[in-house]
Amino acid sequence: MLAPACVLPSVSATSAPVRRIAHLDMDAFYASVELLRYPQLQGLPVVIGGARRRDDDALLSRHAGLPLAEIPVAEFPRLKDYAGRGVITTATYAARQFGVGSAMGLMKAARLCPQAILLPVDFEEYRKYSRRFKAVITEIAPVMEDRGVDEVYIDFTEVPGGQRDAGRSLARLIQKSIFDATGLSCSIGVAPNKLLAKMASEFNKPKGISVVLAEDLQALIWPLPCRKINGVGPKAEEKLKAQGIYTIGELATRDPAWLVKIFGRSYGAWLHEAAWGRDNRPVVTESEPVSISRETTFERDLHAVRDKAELGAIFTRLCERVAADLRAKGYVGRTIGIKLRYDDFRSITRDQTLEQATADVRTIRRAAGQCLQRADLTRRLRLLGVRVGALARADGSTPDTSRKEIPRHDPTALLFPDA
DNA sequence: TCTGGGGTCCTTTTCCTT
DNA sequence: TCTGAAGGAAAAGGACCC
Repeated sequence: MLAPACVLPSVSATSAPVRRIAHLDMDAFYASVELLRYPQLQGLPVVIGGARRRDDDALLSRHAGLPLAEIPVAEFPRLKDYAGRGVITTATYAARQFGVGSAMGLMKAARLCPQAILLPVDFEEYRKYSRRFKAVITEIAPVMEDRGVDEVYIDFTEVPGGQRDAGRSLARLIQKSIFDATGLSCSIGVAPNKLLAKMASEFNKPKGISVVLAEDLQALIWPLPCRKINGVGPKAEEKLKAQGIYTIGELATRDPAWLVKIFGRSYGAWLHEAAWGRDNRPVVTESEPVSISRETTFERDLHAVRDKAELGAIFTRLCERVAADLRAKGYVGRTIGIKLRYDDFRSITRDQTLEQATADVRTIRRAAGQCLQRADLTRRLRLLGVRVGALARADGSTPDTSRKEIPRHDPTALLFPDA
């Protein structure tokens, strides 16, 4: 039963709608996509990662013709049989119980859980699902910011129904639509800005919907550790701890001038704003890449002189891949650079800016080769990378920044057919 | 015992020009 | 010719994120 508008003067036609920003995070994205393909692995410890690629997966060739869902569990490769470099990209909950998790070396993981099934990373497949769930979202709420393969921000503010139940209704609709279209679940946080929405989306995983209002700052945000702020990493966390600051609430009580002194003008001021839940960044629907790069870690450490031929072939291959990426995406770049990682894990970069932007393999290879000559090549190398920056559109065009059309009908009405 | 691959953004250093 | 300040661009490194 709706109250007449005349007794609700604050909701007049002239008052701006409350800013409602959603952060959507797919639940265990890579693992969930793999389980759609291999449902027989449900509940088993599965680890995704390693250097192997899908196309040389012996498992698939051996079972060519057999539906993937019918490949016997016993046939899947195990962590204990893996030899070589690499890290875990993600692990299922069943695998995490053994103490293995993202970013752990595979050799260490094999000791903790030798029987875990090891699947290679299949970015092509994840990107396919990524495009699908994002298409579902923009059908409903067009102002969406891409934040990588499994995450987006969505501006609910102007979407009809976006204000209903503080955004919960629209969040529920999006969740259901994504599940219906892909079989995948996600978590959504709705808040007055991106900073708080990102934190809110983690409150209720998986399949969660959380709303954080401006007045919830003290109760819901301040008790959290500073590390929960998107932008506070391990280094900043350590530095904060060293100052006796553990929670966001403790951070909020510190004098901004003091924070600036300790953390620098930009980062110190930002930390203070973040602790008070303030963030006015818009949801950005279009963006241009700044650089395109390719890098690879070798099977074994290589020496510039003793492994010259092998290194040269890898180097050329990297340049070719970067050039192909540039062409495929329609960009040229002026700044050519290389990245080296030595056997002691130290990394260095060298770069050089050309007169003319290019996407030509030979030009890239020549400039990158000159960069290489400026680096110390007496140590053994574990990684080599090639990068092209200062990008411009190859055809000289400027990006389309036209505003997204907001639908006029209320999509949440689907959830409330009687409303 | 190890520690991937793509990115962005910021700070500091270096180099060049005036 | 040397010295120094100032400012900008390019180069290098590092933190952070997914």
